[in-house]
Amino acid sequence: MVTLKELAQLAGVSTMTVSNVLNHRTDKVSPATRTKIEALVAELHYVPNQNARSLAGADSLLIAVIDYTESVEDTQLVFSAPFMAALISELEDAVRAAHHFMLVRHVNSVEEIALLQQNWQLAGLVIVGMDPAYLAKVLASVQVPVAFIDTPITEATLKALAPAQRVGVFALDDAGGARAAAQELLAGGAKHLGFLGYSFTANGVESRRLSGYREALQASGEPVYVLPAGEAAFATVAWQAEHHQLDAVVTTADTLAAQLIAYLREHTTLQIPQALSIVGFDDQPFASWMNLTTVAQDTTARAKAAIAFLTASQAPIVMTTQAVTLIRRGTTR
Amino acid sequence: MVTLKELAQLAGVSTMTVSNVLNHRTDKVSPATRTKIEALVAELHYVPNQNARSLAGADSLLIAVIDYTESVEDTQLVFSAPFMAALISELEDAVRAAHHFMLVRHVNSVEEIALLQQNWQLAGLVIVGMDPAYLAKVLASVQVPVAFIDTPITEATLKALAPAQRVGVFALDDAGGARAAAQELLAGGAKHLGFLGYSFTANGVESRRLSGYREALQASGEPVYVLPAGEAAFATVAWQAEHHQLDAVVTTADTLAAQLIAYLREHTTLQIPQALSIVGFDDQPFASWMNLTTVAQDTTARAKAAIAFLTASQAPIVMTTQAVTLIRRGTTR
DNA sequence: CTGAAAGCGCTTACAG
DNA sequence: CTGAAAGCGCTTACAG
Repeated sequence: MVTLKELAQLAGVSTMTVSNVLNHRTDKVSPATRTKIEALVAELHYVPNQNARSLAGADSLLIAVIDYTESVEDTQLVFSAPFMAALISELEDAVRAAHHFMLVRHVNSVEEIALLQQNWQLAGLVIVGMDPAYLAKVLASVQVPVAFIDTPITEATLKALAPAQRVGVFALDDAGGARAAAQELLAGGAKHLGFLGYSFTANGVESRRLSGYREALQASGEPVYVLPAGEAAFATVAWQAEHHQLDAVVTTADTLAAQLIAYLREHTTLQIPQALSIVGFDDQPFASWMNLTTVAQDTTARAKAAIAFLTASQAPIVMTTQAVTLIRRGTTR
Repeated sequence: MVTLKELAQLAGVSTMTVSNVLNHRTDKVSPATRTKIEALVAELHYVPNQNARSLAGADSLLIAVIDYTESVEDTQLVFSAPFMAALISELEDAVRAAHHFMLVRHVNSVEEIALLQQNWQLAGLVIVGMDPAYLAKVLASVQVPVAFIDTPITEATLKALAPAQRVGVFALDDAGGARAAAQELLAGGAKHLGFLGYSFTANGVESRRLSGYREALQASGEPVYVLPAGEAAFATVAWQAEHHQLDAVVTTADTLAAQLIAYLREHTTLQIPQALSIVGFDDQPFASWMNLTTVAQDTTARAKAAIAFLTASQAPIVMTTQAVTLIRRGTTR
């Protein structure tokens, strides 16, 4: 393993000149010495030691992607949830394109985030799905730029909590997506709508989708049903659909819609969409395989925006709310 | 950010004593100074700088998980493929449990692997889905322990190529899985079987599954059909099924089976499993939602074994072939 | 059981 | 355009 020092000796220059070449500070090195060193780098397959770089105070190239879930049941396998998996993949792509490296970590306390940051002198953090309740604590304990994905935060809150910090909020038009889903169902003739989510924490992503759903129903004067998903939720849906009290359901995730479909297939003879229309959220690959009507989001764009904020942007604060698209398939009338 | 040096000054001891306490070298420190330092660590929230640790020569705590795919079409989003996503999630769990950290990287050349290793002085590598053709080159350019997942390698090959290297091979009983799938179809009365895979590289995972499929068919005297998946494969399957030349298909992945089902639903009136039985591979969550008969594997166990090899084991070589289980659902007779 | 010293491989003001 | 020197925060033989 050849070092920068050896490179300098072989080239007959100081280590700092080599460092300048490696870091593309072309204004500080003559073209001649530069080409000489570059040839040497290629010939000897010099690879910089990132640990030494970080320690010496250079900009870190490490970005940590953090999935923050506190509930015990969610502790395992957070990265295999289809949305999270798609996001990780897109983030990795963007991080690599930006010549950075990506650490992936599941975390269930703010302390662990602070620890990770200090352990590795991170260049930045991407925090996914964190409950906004932890925001103040996170901002207080983190000194590097943070990109939040799926944590709804207002600019006012941000400025009040941490006016000097670099924070990016990459949100989705959650309300708009659920609103479009409900409107589509109403337009298809649905009379009794229900809404299904995993858990509705204050101001969380699912609550925002619920509010969009409610907006659509109030506008049309329809009754509002909310069936929080859980042990008995699928059975409730089935019973109500069988008794003509429910003929359409908006869900907060394709996974939830898919599980409902599987439940109905196994336990009832209800036909989809004739007896019950179902809309998912996310447009995962399996949604198309299952012919599921759903709300699509552009994960690629969000991942790119988050990484660009951390690696290329100078803006102190970036607030983004991405649009969504309804995809009509076979589970709606 | 408090440093080890400051800790030493406050405790009135040398930095080396603090280092010994932090690294649990209890035999080298008196209980009294140890408790004093530990109290200080807790009080001041000392967090070690991993970059400095690695640079100074301590065991690195960084493990890189690498997805190696060369084909251009696979370049993007490799980590969102359901199997890969599940694996990443399980690996992260195991890495965290072992008090290590995980770097995730998509790579399409051996050079990039070597680079990554030198960049970060890795503790070890997990390489997923690499074509065995690159084995020699990888072993020659990597100096740390490597765990291969889904790269079939024999112990003889390993000893011939790199007798002194620590290498773990965590394979699956691919042939057995496809054999069980084919036998299940034959037992269900299928007369004309087909086999569907993405691409059959020499000695790759899919080729191994194909060989197991062939074993089952030869044993029963049935004809062997192989339909390499691609643009026209689904149409071929449909046409043959409609003309009673095919009544059952074994696939190399749930994703492939799901896409076939979607194709048939859209373009034909063929009933599954009456007109055509289909078996997947992997038992992803959506397989159960789609009621897909499939071959299940224990990803948790494989991930744990791979990380244990890299972080806890002393064995120079570990060879594992994990058993699989057929899961009967609604897409087979 | 404890310490002084050297060193890991880089970068960064500071001079010239 | 170039260099000598100090330092980042740790660990590791080597002494005692």
